Amino acid sequence: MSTSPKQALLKEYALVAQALAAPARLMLLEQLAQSEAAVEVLARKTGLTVANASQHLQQLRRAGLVTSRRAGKAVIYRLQNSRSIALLGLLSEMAEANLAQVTDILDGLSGEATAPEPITRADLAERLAAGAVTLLDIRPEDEFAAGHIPGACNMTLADLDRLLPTLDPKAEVVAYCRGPYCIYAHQAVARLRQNGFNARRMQGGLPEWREDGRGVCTGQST
Amino acid sequence: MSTSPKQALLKEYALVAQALAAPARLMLLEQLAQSEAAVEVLARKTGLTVANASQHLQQLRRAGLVTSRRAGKAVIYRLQNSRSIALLGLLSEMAEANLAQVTDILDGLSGEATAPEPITRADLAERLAAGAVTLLDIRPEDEFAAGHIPGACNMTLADLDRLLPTLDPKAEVVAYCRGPYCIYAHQAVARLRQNGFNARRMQGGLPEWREDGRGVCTGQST
DNA sequence: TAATCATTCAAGTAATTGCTTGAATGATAG
DNA sequence: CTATCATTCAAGCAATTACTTGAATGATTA
Repeated sequence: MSTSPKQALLKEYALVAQALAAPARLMLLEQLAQSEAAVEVLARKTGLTVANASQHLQQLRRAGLVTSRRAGKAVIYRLQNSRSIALLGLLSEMAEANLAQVTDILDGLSGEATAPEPITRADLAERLAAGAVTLLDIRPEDEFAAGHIPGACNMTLADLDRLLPTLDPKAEVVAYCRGPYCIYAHQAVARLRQNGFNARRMQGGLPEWREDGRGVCTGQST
Repeated sequence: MSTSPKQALLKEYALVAQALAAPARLMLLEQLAQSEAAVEVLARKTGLTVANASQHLQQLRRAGLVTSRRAGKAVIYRLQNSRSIALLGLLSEMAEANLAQVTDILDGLSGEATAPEPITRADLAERLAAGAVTLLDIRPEDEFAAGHIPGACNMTLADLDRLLPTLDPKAEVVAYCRGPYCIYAHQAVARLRQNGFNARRMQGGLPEWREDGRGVCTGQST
């Protein structure tokens, strides 16, 4: 054999890591974790050109992280398997635990000396069942419609600024968004806390909640 | 700010993935999962030149995956935190689940149509407690000495070929090695099965066993 | 203090990667 | 069949990466 099996294996494993090694592809994966989508949609959401997004998506497919199927004239990409979500999560955990730069950025977002601890999904589920929290889904409408936590209220950051005066200042508020790579919930919590609210972020985002096997509902906000 | 916090974060996460995206660095991490070591040792074990290994190790350090300290004239590198082991494991799981190439290589190693299922570490622990298995540690002597599963017998592939005739052919044999990137246990199991033994691989390797919180002992083989 | 050893640095190269642009392909609708 | 739309392909460029070589640094030992 021309190369040893060990080296061939390592090359394959490196290919998977390689696929995760570009910000553009991480954005695409984050988006795909919300729901499957066509190339053009993914390109628009991530701010990439269509040709560029297509090439990145093909690279993700070569690495086995996503699959695609044709639907009419569109090609729909989706995550190959849900372990990708765990992989993305672990990657961000490592970065947050080990890279000072990352904690700096996250603390900067919170607008406080140290960001408040996020609430675990298990805790949130309990408090939701008890009717004790107001839950905000800080994502675009279409992602909310594709799946959200039951009882969540869809609100973009712009909406939040508008609606802040109408919120009950005594309510306990929890916000979530796309997942560990998304900063919407961080930003929402920062605004809320600056306005005196008791607000926290949920750990992870909708994909992680779904992965836990917890209920998800679809459809527009009322 | 010149770049948005979101982009800055993604760049950091990509940096971690980037660190995993080269076969040479995966080898170094695999080695470091066995035990901390000096640059020269790591270079020798992985077949890299010292200068090259040093550069790869620095890249791993920049990504927060390893740390280093000076000990006399040597610099000792070690894994920054044990989550790296989970990350490496997840990477190989993804590759094995999604890349046909990988399953081909692994099946090729087994010498059978499909590789036999590995035994879980929990199952192994039970059978060990019952004294029902012969456990082989297929790694170099120094790695065995740095830590091994209690009751394991250290044996390189060369040793195995030599000692095959002396093994009890009715014994149930389990082999393990460095972890998911290491093929020694695969190869050992293939030889054993070709010789009529009832042999299986342990899932993962010593680092995973240690991560489970199971006992490990150090010292030379007797 | 000088010699030695392990590691790191610096410069050069060959190869790879990410992105852009414009053309080609594949599927549908008129 | 032709026009249209979404996606992919191909070529080209700038930037980055992996590896090599040889010199520089830092810590020990004679």
